[in-house]
Amino acid sequence: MKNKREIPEQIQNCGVEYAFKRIGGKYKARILWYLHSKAVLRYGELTRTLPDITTKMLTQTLRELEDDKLITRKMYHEVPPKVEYSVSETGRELIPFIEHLHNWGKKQLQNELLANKE
Amino acid sequence: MKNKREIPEQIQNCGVEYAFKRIGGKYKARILWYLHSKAVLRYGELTRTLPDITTKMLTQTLRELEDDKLITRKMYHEVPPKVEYSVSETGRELIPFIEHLHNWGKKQLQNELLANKE
DNA sequence: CAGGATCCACAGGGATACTG
DNA sequence: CAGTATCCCTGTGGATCCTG
Repeated sequence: MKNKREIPEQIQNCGVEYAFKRIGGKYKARILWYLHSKAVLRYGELTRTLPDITTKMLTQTLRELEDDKLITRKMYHEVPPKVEYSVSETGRELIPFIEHLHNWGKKQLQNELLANKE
Repeated sequence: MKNKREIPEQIQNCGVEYAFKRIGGKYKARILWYLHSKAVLRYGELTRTLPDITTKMLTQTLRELEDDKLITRKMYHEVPPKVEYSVSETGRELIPFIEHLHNWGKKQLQNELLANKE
């Protein structure tokens, strides 16, 4: 069957899948994390914080996060333009999760390094 | 430059990216979640718990989780074969956060449903 | 029962150039 | 400064059939 888009009951029971669709992908969690740690960041600052991201991906990711109400975009009508991004209230609820993920990841990295030393 | 594979300093500072490589993807978090809630599951039970997964993806995902030491695979040499999967100690450290994510996702789903009712 | 093996589609992401 | 616009490639995941 081609009705793969119609499995609402499954999604109903699985907030995990829903959540991952919103903060999954290569950059979303990192952006939320950086935004949170710095309180507010401009577009250019974000490109410098994530050196491996392209403007296309940064813009696209920011738009998706904004559409999902996880971040707030504040635009100043100046020349040159100025735009500030920050974590929204809803997005802030995810910070504890990302923080612990961050700590867990660092710990695993440490263990890997130690294992390679032997 | 083509040296995109060589950005270890970046990864060093970002446990988030590392963690997402391990539990990212379409099924990993869900499998960990289901395994945890049921304590232990057989291969066939997993296919029934995730009706939208194919054998290829289930096997592949289980292998990756096993290689990353997040789950344990216990094989019984019987006929017919019997294999049980469970969350490992390391993987168990991720459960509280997946749970958090799960609750957050469910809450968001509720809000969406309410918003659509109006 | 618990996979393995193929072949294939598509979306996510990358490189580069341009703009208000 | 903060993006758009294109073109392109790879990896993730899907469909289907086969096996110890």
